[in-house]
Amino acid sequence: MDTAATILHADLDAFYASVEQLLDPSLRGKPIAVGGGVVLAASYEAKAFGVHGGMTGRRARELCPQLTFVGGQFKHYQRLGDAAIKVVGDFTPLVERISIDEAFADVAGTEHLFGPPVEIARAIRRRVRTELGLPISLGVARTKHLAKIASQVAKPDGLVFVDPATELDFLHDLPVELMWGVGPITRARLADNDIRTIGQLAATSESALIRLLGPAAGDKLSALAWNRDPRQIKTHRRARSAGAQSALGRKPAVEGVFRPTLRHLSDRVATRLRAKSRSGRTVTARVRFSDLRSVTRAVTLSAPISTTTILAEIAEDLVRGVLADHPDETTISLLGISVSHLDTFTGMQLDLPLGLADEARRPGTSRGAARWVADCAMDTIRDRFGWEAIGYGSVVLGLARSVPDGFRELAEKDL
DNA sequence: TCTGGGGTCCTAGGACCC
DNA sequence: TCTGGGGTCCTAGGACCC
Repeated sequence: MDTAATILHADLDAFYASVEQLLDPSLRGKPIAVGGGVVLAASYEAKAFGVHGGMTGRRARELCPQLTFVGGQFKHYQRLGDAAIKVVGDFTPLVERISIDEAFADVAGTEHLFGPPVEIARAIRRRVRTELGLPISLGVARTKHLAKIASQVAKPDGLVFVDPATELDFLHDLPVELMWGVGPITRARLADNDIRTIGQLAATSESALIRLLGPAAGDKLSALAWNRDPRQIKTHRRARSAGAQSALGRKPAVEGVFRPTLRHLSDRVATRLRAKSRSGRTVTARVRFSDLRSVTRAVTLSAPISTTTILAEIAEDLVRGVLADHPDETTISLLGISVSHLDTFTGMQLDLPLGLADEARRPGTSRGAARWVADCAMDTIRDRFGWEAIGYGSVVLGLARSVPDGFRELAEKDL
């Protein structure tokens, strides 16, 4: 077994909020929230009042009346997130980026160049602070799981090194919810059985955990509590699905609402797929009703697709099916489309048979190949003149979007 | 009474095949 | 003819993560 602590976990602190405070010095030291209807990120000053991400703006204002909401300069988020990850990459090629503001790295093998892992972590923190002006926390440990927990413990703006000789001492007094994979439901289920710390989890038999949480989760948590974390750094992982969704507020469940919305969502998803020469066989549509219950319908095709109009028509059929099964639901609050079973394709040859098969299956749709060519032409025009330069009829008029496209792009994973 | 958006993985049941 | 086991694929729903 590898006994050296060479794994780093780097996590920018309250990232969006920190960027806003960096760009506008008058916001520094103040409780601020990025977002509007929903808090996307809160500064540490706001967190002190109990404000956190995912909370409604209204609830946040109740907790902290002097809270300042800021709009979100998402282009700067992307730029500064990339720059921070690049600093990590200056110390090792083995970087696994988790999100815009978070990455793992393995510095085994680069120590002779840059010194021991803790020195590298200090250097990363110093450079991100001086070159970018942002606070970042680092965890250094022998495994990814330990490094991730260490960076959480280090926050805000800190560094924690977990000595391989005392890992279990470090781990076992911590609450279970610091573990990767323990959310509110699992935490509550464990608490019902008087399991609140990772040590108590480790003292619970694996078979008991499996009974409590199922084979996969029980097995995984047992392994993590006993500090057996097999995960390796993965520098590049291909996406397994691509999707888009849109909250609608409270809209009537009628064609006039869901058709243009699904066109827009299909446009976003299919354009992304084509840009990376990918396509998928399974289409899933999600409908959320006004009471926030949500229902999904999926269909798996015999050939993968990436054509905007075909995706839109399939999604429309699925949504019609959902609404037909729920005749009492008259309003919807969200629509979503996801494409999975992703494949890599090299041109339109693979898409063509589907167009034909689809025509056979669905009278009234036609010209699968022509649609594909039209999509490609549109992609080219958008590359040159911008997304808004062209679009499908009802889509190009634009919909009221609760979240700007810039924000959406930040969350998109590389396909 | 204005609850976001983009993902991953797991489970359970049914269909189908050997 | 009946029974059983194992494997794979698909769908729907959940839990979790950032």
